[in-house]
Amino acid sequence: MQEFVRRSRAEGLRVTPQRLAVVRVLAESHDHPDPDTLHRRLLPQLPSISLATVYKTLDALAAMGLVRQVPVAGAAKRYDANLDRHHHVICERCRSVADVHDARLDRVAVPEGLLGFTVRSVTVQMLGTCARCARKARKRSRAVVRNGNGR
Amino acid sequence: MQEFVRRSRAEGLRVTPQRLAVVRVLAESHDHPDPDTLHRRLLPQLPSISLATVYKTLDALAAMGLVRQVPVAGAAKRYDANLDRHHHVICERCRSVADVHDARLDRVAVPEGLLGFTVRSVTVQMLGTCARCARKARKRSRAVVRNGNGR
DNA sequence: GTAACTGCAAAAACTTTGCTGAGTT
DNA sequence: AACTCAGCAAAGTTTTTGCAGTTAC
Repeated sequence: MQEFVRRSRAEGLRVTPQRLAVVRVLAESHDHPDPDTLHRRLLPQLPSISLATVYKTLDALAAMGLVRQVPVAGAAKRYDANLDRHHHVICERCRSVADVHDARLDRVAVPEGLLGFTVRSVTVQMLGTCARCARKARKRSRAVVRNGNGR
Repeated sequence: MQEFVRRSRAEGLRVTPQRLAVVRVLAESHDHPDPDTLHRRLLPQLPSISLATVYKTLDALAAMGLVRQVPVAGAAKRYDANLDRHHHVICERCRSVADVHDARLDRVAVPEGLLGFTVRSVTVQMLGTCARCARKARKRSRAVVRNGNGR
């Protein structure tokens, strides 16, 4: 946050109410939102902010390294303001993403022989099913037992 | 490949020349192409195949679990036909993705306490700069020394 | 023969761009 | 005062959908 102001000044970028709001709301969001989701969250407090501004701001923040794109299969633009080293669990059903902090995962060793590739960061990604989707799936299969597979 | 035919039969899906070609070309591609790239590679051998068919086929293959979406930040749809357990190095500059096979990475342990999340697979993702982009960057910085930062 | 599939074109979704007036520095 | 930025609308991309004819089963 102060970091954001500092870096902006350093790079000749301006600190506007819109950018401050994007930074704040993204920092408070722990679900790695996409630009549209973030925009919806911003509207209540800044009803005139446009989606284009959200896109541009996220680009600027990413260029400054204050925000990171999260690699989620099938979703191009999801952002994370948490720059601590961390890992992700991703639900394959609902595409939700949660952070995992784990010292053992942080110690994963980079293999040898990557043919000139320079590794800057290592993250572990766990794919599976979140509790909520598992619950839904169970409910559905019970329904099938009771009523027959209803298609 | 035979696997594809078997699974298709099992699920009542049809084996068409288009699908066979998609499966074959994707299996031969080691760069995790997006649908459009794949489509361009298919055209020489199947000039009438449409991009929509490529999209639909990739969906079907992913649903059967014969193909996987690769999580690359900033790129929504990239596919991998390699189902062996493996990991990825991703160049942040050119977005190229290469597979890494490494037994030590395969043994990464899933942490405790994921609150009901069921992990199905674990992959390690290394971000950095590939050899080619590093070479380009070096050349550019030499040029800057000689000519001044040319903007 | 029947149902699923292809290709096409149109629609929807997502992202970027150009411009003008406004606001930060 | 200078120059960047916000908002808007338009353009560009990417992905999905509906449909008529075709083809695998």
